[in-house]
Amino acid sequence: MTPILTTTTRRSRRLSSQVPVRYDEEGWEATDLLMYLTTPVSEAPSPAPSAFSHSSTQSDTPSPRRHTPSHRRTPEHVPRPPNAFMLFRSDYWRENKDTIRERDHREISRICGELWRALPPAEKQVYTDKAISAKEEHLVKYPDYKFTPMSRQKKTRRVVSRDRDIIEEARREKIGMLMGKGAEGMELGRALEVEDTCGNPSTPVTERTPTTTLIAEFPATNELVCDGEEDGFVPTCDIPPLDLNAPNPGLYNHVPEPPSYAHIDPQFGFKAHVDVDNCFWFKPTGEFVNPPAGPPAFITADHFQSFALDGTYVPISGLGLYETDLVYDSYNGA
DNA sequence: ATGAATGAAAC
DNA sequence: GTTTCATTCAT
Repeated sequence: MTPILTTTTRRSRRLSSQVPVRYDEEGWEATDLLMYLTTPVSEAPSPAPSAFSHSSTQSDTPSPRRHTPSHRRTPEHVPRPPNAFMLFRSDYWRENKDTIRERDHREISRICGELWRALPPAEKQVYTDKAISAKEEHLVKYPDYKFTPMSRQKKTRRVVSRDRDIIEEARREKIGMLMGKGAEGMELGRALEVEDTCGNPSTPVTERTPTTTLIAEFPATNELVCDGEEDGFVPTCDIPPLDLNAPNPGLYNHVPEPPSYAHIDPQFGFKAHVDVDNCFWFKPTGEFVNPPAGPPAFITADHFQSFALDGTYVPISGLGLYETDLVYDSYNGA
């Protein structure tokens, strides 16, 4: 495969044996650093750590989320709760980054691995407990969360793959949320009926030229694939009806009357039937925008693209909510 | 197998 | 501009 040749030309510097410290319970950075002065050096078998008093936390906690991997950069992506080691590693970095010379995080990871294995059980337990707490809080905060890893293939599949994956992931998350809410309505059920998409064996997805129109591509992957072996992927035909009367989760809980339905067109992509009288969209700034007056009409992929370029959101029932993801973040930017 | 964090280095 | 790396652990 890829002749990766050891990229290991870079190398380590040295270990600074040190120890742990802390982390914000949610797994987010806590800004507290005490010390642990790490002598940048060597082989000191750092004995016992322990000093992490709790302070973590709230120093104002600015925005917690940072450095989101691009392939998971979706508006409502929920990260996994950190495990004990991750908490340990984060603390280690937090406490030592200013004093150690090592900058290569692969090496940092190696060091942490060693330290971790050498860590006294009692200290380990501290992190284990923190991880448990983080997990519990995570559960409270995201009751419907389900870890749904993406296959590597999907992540690296060429062509607009990345974007599609983001979209797909967002979709899965969204659906997961909706399902968790016990969807009921039927509008979306109808909306999502994909006629033959699920019976349609192979759709030449890759045939499409990477026009970069994400939106146009979106349905091709999400709706037409329908392959059962996709971990976490919920075939469209299996998606239960959406409760349109229930408050929409996340950003759109204030969407009034969910408009009409969405329709997946194998050839042209996403089409949504929008009742302009009951629909509106708003910009990231929060500014509301009234839709152009007129009778209910189809909004096609092209339109969505326009919206996207315009940086506007288009709430349209269940799929519309999902569709908004397309407009979000990196999409409208570049 | 993936992704939780991290950011330099490699594509 | 995006992915890989290196680690442990939970899913």
